[in-house]
Amino acid sequence: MATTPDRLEKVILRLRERNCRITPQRIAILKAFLDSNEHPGIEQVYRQVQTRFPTTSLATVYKTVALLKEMGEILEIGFPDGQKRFDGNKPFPHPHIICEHCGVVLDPDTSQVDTLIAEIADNTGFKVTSHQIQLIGTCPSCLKNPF
Amino acid sequence: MATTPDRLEKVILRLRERNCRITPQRIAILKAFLDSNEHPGIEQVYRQVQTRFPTTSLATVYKTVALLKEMGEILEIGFPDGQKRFDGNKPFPHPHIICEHCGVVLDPDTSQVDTLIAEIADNTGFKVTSHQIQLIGTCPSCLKNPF
DNA sequence: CTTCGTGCAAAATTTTTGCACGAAG
DNA sequence: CTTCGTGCAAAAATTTTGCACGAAG
Repeated sequence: MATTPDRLEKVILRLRERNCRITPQRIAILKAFLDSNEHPGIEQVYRQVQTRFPTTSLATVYKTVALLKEMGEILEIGFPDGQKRFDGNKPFPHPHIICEHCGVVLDPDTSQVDTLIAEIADNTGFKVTSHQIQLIGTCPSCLKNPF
Repeated sequence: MATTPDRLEKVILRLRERNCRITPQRIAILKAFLDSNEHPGIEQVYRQVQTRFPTTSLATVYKTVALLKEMGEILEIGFPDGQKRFDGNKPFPHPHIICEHCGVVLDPDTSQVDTLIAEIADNTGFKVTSHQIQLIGTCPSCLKNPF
């Protein structure tokens, strides 16, 4: 599992506070996000949810994703190739590094993002509220086993 | 004009080297990219080109954009809200800062991108070949005149 | 019992493709 | 003259919407 069980409970609580109904579909979709470190896309979540609830419709996935995104419980990640994927485990801006060969996505640790933002804010006069940082390259494993 | 006239000539030369035909549509689409600092999207380029060549089709714009992208003469920028836009003036990875109120996009100067990449490469063992960095916030002008 | 969320189908977008004609070289 | 690129229309892919029924509370 990618998250503490806690996280699921907390989101359910927030749904309740909003007077949103707790349906099996919503739970399943939410779990699909929380249990995956693969930064899945809509289609991928849909297929995952369908294994347990075969009648779930794509429309419901879209609607639930919109809801969770609006609540800030999942973060949309625009991949450089145009794919739209989501991060349900760290739903706040953070850098990603993507292997262009095998597709793996990591959330690297770094102390430099704040420095970068501070410098750009300083140079432009912008107040920066959010960001999106994607690095593309080759992962260590693909470096060792070239295709 | 956003670029030196030079740039247009150079791209045309590269098209020729590839044995691609130099058509008025291609020139018009290319100019639309080179003459704009607004990081336009497909639809915006289409509308721009249509003012001079009303019969130009959207399919041609898509095809030409694919060609120029493949040649590395324009760079696709995935905006955080999912928009796909392009930069024809600096077709290499560089950071953008976007005002979420008025939509203005700047290419800020910074010396910190290399530092950030170096640290992440170091921490993950990836070889980094490209990147995409978008900062979102409020521009100085919108800070002064809140909506 | 009273909404709200779902599933379905239709619609609206967005992007891609096939093909015949006209243009570039 | 010989491709190649264009425009058109159709197709495919993606996302949104309207609505009636069933489920949550």
